[in-house]
Amino acid sequence: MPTDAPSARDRLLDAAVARVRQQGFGSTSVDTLCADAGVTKGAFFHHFRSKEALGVAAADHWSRTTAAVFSGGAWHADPDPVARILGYIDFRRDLIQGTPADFTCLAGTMVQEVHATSPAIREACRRSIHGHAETLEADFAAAIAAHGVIGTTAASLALHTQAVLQGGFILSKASGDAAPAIASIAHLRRYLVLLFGEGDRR
Amino acid sequence: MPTDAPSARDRLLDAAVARVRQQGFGSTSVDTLCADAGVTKGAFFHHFRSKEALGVAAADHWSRTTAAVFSGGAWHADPDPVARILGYIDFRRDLIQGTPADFTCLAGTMVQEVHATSPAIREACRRSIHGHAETLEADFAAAIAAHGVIGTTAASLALHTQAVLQGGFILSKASGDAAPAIASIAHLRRYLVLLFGEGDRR
DNA sequence: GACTCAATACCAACCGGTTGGTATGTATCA
DNA sequence: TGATACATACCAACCGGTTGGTATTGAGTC
Repeated sequence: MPTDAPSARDRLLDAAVARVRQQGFGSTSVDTLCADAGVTKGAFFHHFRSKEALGVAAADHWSRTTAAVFSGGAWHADPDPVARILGYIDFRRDLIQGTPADFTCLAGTMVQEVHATSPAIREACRRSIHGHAETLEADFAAAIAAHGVIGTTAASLALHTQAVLQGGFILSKASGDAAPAIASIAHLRRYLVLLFGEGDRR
Repeated sequence: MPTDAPSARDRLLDAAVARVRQQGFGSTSVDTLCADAGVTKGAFFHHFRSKEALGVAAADHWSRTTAAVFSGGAWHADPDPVARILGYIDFRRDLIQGTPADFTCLAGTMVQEVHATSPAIREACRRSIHGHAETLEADFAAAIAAHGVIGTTAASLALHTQAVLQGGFILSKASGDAAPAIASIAHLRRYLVLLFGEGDRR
């Protein structure tokens, strides 16, 4: 049996992801995290030098878990790069279910609070978001080349995709409803269809 | 001389806007706000029943000050609705200068943290964002009618505009640079040009 | 296979400082 | 005189972090 019960460190990381997504980093106390994970404060500071170090580790943990969610997607096999991009978009749309705390992004939430006060966490969040965006770049580059799109780059489009998702999450948090995020993804989809349809149409 | 020195209440509100934009709501203490505004804690709790009430008042204050920034814009006079929309977009782009704490949105920042824990602040932030979006609806409705756009609504486009802005702010906070927000606004602009150019092209 | 040793993982109790909030007093002004 | 606008002093709970200690593990040695 290789799969033991999760370690205290992993339980703390999972608790941090859940709590920060719900209440933010500043309003989440070390004591709360310890209670959630069923460990004492001594154990917390054994695994993490400080609350800030936990924040960095949580962002890295988030990067790994989200990468696992997207790496196996069926859309990757499509020979058409635009279809691959749209497949990714539709997958992201289908992921939006339940309450905002269930589908929003840890890195986007955390970086809002700490961007000016914790360079280490800010950088970990930047890595998480940019690292994910980079997995889309090859498909965007192929689509740009195939349809002769000018005036932008694959990197810029990949980042814009993340911006629309993050912005949709904020609107969903503001209304307490999944609908605004889904609606913004639909607009993003329409943009990409228009953009990559442009070359075909003339 | 009608313009007296700002009242303690207004100084607290201004301090709250500045601090929350920089560090978030949870990490901003009442003591810090009092020190910034040059008042004592007694004064704070004279004007606001609780920290949460200050959050609500700060969001409302933000709604009023931002409304004043946009209401006098020159683009409102353009007879073409698409030009009015693009004028607004370009104005938003030009507003993005300095550090992220200088150009990002109070409501978007605050609602990320409190959406699940403070219904009153969440609703005040929703009002701020939706209220601003509603000022764009008439122009979007006119543009949709003029160009025969189907498959969306003026309200949905106005909200998507805010989503792109909010998402761009997150990317800018993550990288500590204004560029990503500006780049996402450029993509939004291109989307709207494609969308409202569609009808003309056929 | 028993014995040592050092590292790892964890715990309960505690620390000084900060938190949001209150109770009470006072000066100003209609 | 009563309401408004503050200031001073204070509180219990909680904050991130430290302390000194123990239980468990695995590699090295004979």
